[in-house]
Amino acid sequence: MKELDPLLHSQLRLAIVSLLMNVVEADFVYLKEQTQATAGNLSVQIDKLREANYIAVEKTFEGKKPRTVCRMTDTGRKAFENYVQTVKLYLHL
Amino acid sequence: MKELDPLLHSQLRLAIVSLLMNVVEADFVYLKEQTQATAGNLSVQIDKLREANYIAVEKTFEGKKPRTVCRMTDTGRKAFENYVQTVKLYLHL
DNA sequence: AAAATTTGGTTTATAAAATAAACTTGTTTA
DNA sequence: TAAACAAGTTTATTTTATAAACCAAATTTT
Repeated sequence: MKELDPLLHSQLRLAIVSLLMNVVEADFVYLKEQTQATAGNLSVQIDKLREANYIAVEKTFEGKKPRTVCRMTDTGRKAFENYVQTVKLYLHL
Repeated sequence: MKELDPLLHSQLRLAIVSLLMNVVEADFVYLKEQTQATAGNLSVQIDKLREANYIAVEKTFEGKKPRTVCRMTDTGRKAFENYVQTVKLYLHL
């Protein structure tokens, strides 16, 4: 049985990537609202995805407020597609 | 975002259930071969699924050898179907 | 205007999970 | 009859996920 990419096979990281696959980019606050994760957990999981180069993270300022913007990389997109194909085998789809 | 049943959202437990959904029953040795898991890990994960009543486990003897046979319960089947529906949302399927 | 609160995070500590190593019990086999 | 094997289980270790505590800057309250 093909293994499920452990980086994506995690509740929260999969949610993050699932959301990012829908849009060009999304910021920390949006991801936090959508996933209902705590800020700490979200911060950690974003960082893991960034370390693996699955997502790109840009820290900017919106006026005076910091803004952390995330978007999928090509590597991340491929990894997600691969994950989808693999999990479909597990689910008999 | 709907949460992914943590009991099923685990590489090995999902593999076990995925295999069991294909067949009437399967024994420990077969599951071990198919999943390539270590016996210890498999034993632990089978037990978690049994505790949740997702699978039924029967320990018999085949001649002189012990044989541990697993099969899905109705509860387990429903949980799996529910998991499939949820994960499809994450995967945009 | 000082104090308290909020915003947008990060870092560190704790809890839970997955995995593997070691062990058990009975069975062949050399 | 001692060594190796089969089928597991139990326990220990590592990894992962999660939450709690913290921080800096801006905003609001008194």
